[in-house]
Amino acid sequence: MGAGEGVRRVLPARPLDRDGARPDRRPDRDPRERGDPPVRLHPGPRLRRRDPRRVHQRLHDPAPRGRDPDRYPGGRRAARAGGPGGGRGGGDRGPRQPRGGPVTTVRTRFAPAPSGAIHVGNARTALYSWLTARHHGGAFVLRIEDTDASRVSEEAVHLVMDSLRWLGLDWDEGPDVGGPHAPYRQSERLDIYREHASRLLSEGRAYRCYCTPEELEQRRREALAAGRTPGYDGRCRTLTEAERAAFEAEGRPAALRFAMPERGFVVHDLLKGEVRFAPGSLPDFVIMRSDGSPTYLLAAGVDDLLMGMTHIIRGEDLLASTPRQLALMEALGATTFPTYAHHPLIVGPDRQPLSKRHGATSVEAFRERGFLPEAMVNYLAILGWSYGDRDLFTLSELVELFDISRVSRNPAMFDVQKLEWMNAHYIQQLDDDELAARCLHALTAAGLLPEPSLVRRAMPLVRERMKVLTDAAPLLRFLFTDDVEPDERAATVLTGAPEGYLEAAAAALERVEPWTAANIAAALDVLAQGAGLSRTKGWQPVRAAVTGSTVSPPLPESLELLGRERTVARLRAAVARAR
RNA sequence: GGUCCCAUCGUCUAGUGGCCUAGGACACCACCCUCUCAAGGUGGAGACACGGGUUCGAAUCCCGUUGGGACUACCA
Repeated sequence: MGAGEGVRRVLPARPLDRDGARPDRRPDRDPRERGDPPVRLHPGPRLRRRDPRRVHQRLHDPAPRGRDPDRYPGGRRAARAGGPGGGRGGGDRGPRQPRGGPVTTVRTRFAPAPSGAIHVGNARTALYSWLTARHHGGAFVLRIEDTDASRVSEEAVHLVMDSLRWLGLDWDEGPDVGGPHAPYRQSERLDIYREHASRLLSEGRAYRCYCTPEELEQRRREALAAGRTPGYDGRCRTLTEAERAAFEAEGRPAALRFAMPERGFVVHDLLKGEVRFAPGSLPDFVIMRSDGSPTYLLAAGVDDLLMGMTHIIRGEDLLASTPRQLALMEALGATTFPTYAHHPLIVGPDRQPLSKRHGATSVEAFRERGFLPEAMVNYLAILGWSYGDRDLFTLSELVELFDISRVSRNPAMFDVQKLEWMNAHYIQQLDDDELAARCLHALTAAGLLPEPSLVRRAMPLVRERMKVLTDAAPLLRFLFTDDVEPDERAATVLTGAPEGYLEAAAAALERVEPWTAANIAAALDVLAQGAGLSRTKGWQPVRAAVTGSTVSPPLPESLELLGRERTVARLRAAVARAR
């Protein structure tokens, strides 16, 4: 495993040189063909279990690849056997810097582009970042990536913050709370990006590109049609003074393009291991649009650097852009780089990455459907991360146990059924007061006028019948409205009841004293027996008449809550309706 | 097309060369319990994509095939 020791180092340092330029399909793939020491191509399990606190490696340092015998005392089995405290993967003897550098506290960020409500995939990314920060006692920052003004809205920013807060993910620095690197909204940092961009320009690390989007698109299509690689060909990189002057005279708007170094890059990813990018596979990219606004690549790169992020946890759709950011940071003078972890995306039932097409996938939508934040967080954590055979974790347990390097490398399918099961589990954990409080909104949203004390008393009847909070509404509807017109099934039950049965029921219940579930049950039994009916057959007509449904919480308890008067009234109303 | 990532029950996963006759959870099926619906209990069915190699031994390491996915924007 010697050569693999460098996996956590994020340096784009190691040039792939001529090897990487080989035209064959797997440049640089077979270490045996080269003079180099063998390179671990697939991260061994141990490699993925590093203590993420050891960050910020220097760029071109050959790196001491020595072993760290103390890193994983006993390996994971031993760590696990040690219980919660021992589950941290071993490296708990404090942050260590390879060369005695300053101790770096972990800093992670969540950087959404607020183009709408945050969806569960992003929420999971936020959770992983947050957990990584909290696990290591570091800082979590919220940064708003709104450099594309056309796509963001103020409302969306608040929606994002609301969802995060609801999930219980707080941030130490952000647009609302400020912090040492404020502002945290990229639209308010435009000067910073401009400044860095012009520095890159003056240092020759970036150049003006006069190609118009139309021309670019045209060439792209041609390249594709001809079977060539469609990336930018770098033509404006080598413009002569005369050509440049001509374009300027023409009044062509110029974008700023970053000049990628002519070499390969290797991204050391906590989940993927060493990911190599050969020279030539990384075209020059735009960092400033012709309108003077920064692109994501510039803004994110500059901010991650300036804000001192140590760990960048994000979806693997961004993996391919990482070498660009590394190159950019390097050009900006960075000597230390963040550690990256690119996790797989969440997919929908069709195996396609989860998106709006899959219906309501926003955190807000799940909240509205009556999911508990406890369940949401637990499920999201489990979706792609595991800790032995356990799958129930509270947020604080997650903080204790979470390890980003143990996140799965497979895309996970979002399984609402499991989420529902988990939600039901957390509903069971709540006491009646708490459950009632949380149900109120769902009841109101269903058009009912819930009376809080009655809701509270009804909780024991419905809690184990609910998967989501909104399940309470149909179950408890009969308590909060007198409009209990029987549905189709209930109507069938009512017409099937013996002649005079409901009148008898009304009369019998009227005499129950005191009005308790036990007494009600006894009366109902007498009633059914008198008519020669089983409990099942005998109670259903009463249920249908009183609740308007064939499904309800336990009948006697339901009637107790409803009260004698309303119960009897509904039975008589049903009789009247039948005539 | 090019670059990159990925591959264990239907789903999420455990697995780190012998503890594997592959474990758990959700879902599913059957039975029990039962006033409806649930919940609960008991039991059951269900997977290492394929082909080579390395090894005494492979789910595990290597190569390939196949199949998914990402990126390839003056979007993030």
